Amino acid sequence: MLGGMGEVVRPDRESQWLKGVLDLAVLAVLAREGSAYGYSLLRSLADAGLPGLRGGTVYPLLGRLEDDGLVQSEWTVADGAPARRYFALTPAGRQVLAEGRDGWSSFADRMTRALEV
Amino acid sequence: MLGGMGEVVRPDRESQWLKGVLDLAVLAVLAREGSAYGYSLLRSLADAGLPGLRGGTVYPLLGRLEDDGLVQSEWTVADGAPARRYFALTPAGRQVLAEGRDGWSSFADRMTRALEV
DNA sequence: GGGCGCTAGGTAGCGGTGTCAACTAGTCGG
DNA sequence: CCGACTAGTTGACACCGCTACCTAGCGCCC
Repeated sequence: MLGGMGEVVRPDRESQWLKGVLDLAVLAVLAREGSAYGYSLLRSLADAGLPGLRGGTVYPLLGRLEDDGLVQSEWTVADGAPARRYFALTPAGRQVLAEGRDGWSSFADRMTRALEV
Repeated sequence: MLGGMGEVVRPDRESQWLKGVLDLAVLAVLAREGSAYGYSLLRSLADAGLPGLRGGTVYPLLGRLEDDGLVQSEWTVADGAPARRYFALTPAGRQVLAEGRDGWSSFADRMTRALEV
């Protein structure tokens, strides 16, 4: 029964690093592409350097962004294709993206310096 | 009760950003200073660009680092001063710091690019 | 027809960790 | 004696990425 011991899981660092930045990355993709739907965001984010994301991560996130008024969504139905929900930035979303980008580069710089020996 | 509404809290982004990097920052301080105790780390981290941290954040973290074998601790008692627990890096801690630093700068660069419009 | 795989969206529960708040206890100055 | 500072500790809480699972429509190939 594998004593279990003090075993602790500690997920990948990068999963932790994504917290609080992934939403900005999604806003940035929407800023570049104008609009996108959940499944296409998975590909765009992978292209942007964030591979391996799954629906279970992105769909709840899009819901939160909509709750916060940072994106708007619209269902589209077309023949020969599954229904898609397209998302687009709101003005508030654009502002949060701009502020978040500044905050991130500031934090990333401070952190990189803090890690130097 | 308490109307509650749809109110959602969304803490400061920087709190989220700290998750997953703060442990590396602590290891970096220990690498620079040789050894330190919890309360002094609060000052060192503030000097290093991470102000506003509290005991409730740092002490549990130090416990986890010790559980993971990345630091060692030793209690010291001296006349005229409260008991202090000094922490120092282990070889494993030094290695985790080195790997984490590389991983961080890679991630930070990728993320900064992903946020560009 | 029947099975497979892709697209597209969604939910439930888990786990790690920073935050806040509160607590103990020792030292020193007035 | 009383406050302020140092030093460490604990518990409840919120957030959010992760895994795992589910539905449904479409095209393809045997």
